[in-house]
Amino acid sequence: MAEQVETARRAPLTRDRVLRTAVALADRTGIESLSMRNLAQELGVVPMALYKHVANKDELLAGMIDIVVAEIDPPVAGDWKQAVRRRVLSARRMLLRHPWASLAIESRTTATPAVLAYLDSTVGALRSSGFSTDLAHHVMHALGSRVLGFSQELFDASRQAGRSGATVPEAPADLPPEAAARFPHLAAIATAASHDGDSVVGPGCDDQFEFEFALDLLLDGIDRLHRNGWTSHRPG
Amino acid sequence: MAEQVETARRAPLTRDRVLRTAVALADRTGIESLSMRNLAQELGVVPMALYKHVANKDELLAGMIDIVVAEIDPPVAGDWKQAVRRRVLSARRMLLRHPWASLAIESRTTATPAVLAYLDSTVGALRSSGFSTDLAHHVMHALGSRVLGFSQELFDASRQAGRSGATVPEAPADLPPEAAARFPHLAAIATAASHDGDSVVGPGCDDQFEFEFALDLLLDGIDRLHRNGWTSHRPG
DNA sequence: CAGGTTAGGTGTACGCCGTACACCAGTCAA
DNA sequence: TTGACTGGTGTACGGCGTACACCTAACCTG
Repeated sequence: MAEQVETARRAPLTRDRVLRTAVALADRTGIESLSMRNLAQELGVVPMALYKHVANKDELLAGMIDIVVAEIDPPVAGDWKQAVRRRVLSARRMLLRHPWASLAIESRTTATPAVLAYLDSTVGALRSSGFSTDLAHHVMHALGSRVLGFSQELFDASRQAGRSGATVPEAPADLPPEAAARFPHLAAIATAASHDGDSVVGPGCDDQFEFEFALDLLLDGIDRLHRNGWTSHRPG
Repeated sequence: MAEQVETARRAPLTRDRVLRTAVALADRTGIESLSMRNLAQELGVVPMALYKHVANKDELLAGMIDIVVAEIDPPVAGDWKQAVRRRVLSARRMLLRHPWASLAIESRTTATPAVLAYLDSTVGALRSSGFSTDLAHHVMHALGSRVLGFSQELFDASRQAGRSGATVPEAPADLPPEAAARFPHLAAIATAASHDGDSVVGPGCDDQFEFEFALDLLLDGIDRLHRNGWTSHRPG
């Protein structure tokens, strides 16, 4: 009867509940410590029970990706530049909420349906602004990882792969002293205060600023190509 | 005595031999099937023998990364743009030789010394062309993954994570039919021949072209900023 | 040459992992 | 009533990384 109580108490297992619990668990404890056994325990169930709802761990991961990619805001109507910009920034916010997602998406061998849908509607925004399929094609490549909001923060503490959610956003992210000596240019760049003339870049590295800087650099370049009626002209 | 022969036949184990064999094995069979046991067998040795030369698997991976990153051509003197361009393209060639490397580098929580050295000398090339540390900082972020030669080929057959070396470069990389119906924009973009006016983009997707397109887009934008004496001006 | 130290390869074992397979308790249609 | 179907269980297997104790051969020192 104790078993009956337990069984009655817990919500019934569904594919959706499995996936959402997996996302929450990965958010909390990192992707590398997400195991089928772990997830089963979180759900108060025996590991093999999960296999009645997902085929295997790879499909679990695909399902998790679909869930978080679906969190990205739908495209807005109007100016393609604004639309793409908002979209990419929304994707970025999603990735900050789910730090494991970028690596999970990157390491997949095949894109999931939700990822394809996201890419497709982004292309749609370009096309409806008069981009040729040709240019749109190249633009998607050019946006590259950024199209999904990655920022590839190379020496950023917050990138500690899949560490638990709360990161200290103002951490100066300095190099260790001996590395600073060996890599002076990096050290200069990583150093908090910029001593360059009238620069007003504050201490530390503002990820958001970096991200938008890079994004606008790309968008401006793309806009210029678009306005000039750019078309590809390969030697071959 | 048979053992003696065996022992005599095989070269002595060294850290370098372990790392290089690991790189070769990963090149051949993919990173996901590279295990300590596997590698040990390849070296004709018992798994635990490896631990006399590397502390653990993570350090093994770090060592492998250092080896392949060291294959990137050193920076050339002169024009920063040429220097960065050559460097990044050299990095890309390295990554094509070692398909597992991009993911391995990305998934690391801390950069390896060789990666830091690579980044540092790239920054050096910018600084010696008169870039402010401020602008150089942002440029490194903007180059983002591209600074290491990634191209993030989202629906490219060759990205089959860590599959064995020989990829068919001319594979059209089409979407499966039912996906093409659901994602028309993607389908249009992925479709071999571009029907856009005077576009001469041939069949399929030329990765190299895409990569250089994106790279030049960034470089041109950066050059414009540099020539205009750009400096950051954040609201905060 | 004797004896001790040490570097490097070995063997065993532990605790994780994903998951195949047989089982079993309900539920529900015929 | 019965028989199939759905979904949770229990056991077990082979693989993984690696801790730990061991052995052996080379080498230094007296």
